[in-house]
Amino acid sequence: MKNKLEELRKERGIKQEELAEAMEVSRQTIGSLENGRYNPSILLAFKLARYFEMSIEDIFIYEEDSE
Amino acid sequence: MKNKLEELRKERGIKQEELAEAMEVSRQTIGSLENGRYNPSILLAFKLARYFEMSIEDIFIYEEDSE
DNA sequence: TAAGTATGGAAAGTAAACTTTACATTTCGA
DNA sequence: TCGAAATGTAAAGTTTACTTTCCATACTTA
Repeated sequence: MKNKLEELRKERGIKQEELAEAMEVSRQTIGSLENGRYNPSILLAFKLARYFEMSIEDIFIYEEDSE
Repeated sequence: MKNKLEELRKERGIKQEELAEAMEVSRQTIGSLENGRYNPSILLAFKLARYFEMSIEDIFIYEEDSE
């Protein structure tokens, strides 16, 4: 699964750490999502979508059989 | 987080086991989601959304601070 | 009533999301 | 070009999603 987190975050001009605080997760979690080390939980995906005022589907790109 | 899985599944007239097979998860996973014992991973949420031809947001209802 | 079918749910184990800590590397303004 | 700020990433531990196995219950239907 790919995502637009880094792009969206930079558009807003905020640091990983600031986004992490807003989402109530660690900075490392945001970094790991941006760099594709793992996928978010659905709860974190919802929070990110709400934060960026977009749908989950617009931020996270699901490709069949991607892990 | 609440969801409409049981309702959607019954509308289609399919069994938990059939939905489980289509999603490539166990029957117990579907039952656990329907009965709110835990939340799906984002990958499973995407698969379910694609299956029911709806958005994740229309199937899963996120309420602030719900675990 | 008896047997089969669908669902509920527990227990124990595995996998993946997430944390904290720690350190290295990149970036950038002064 | 120096130092601080931002980011990358790994290791070890916790939590939660998910599996397999198992048994109980409810609902048909013959």
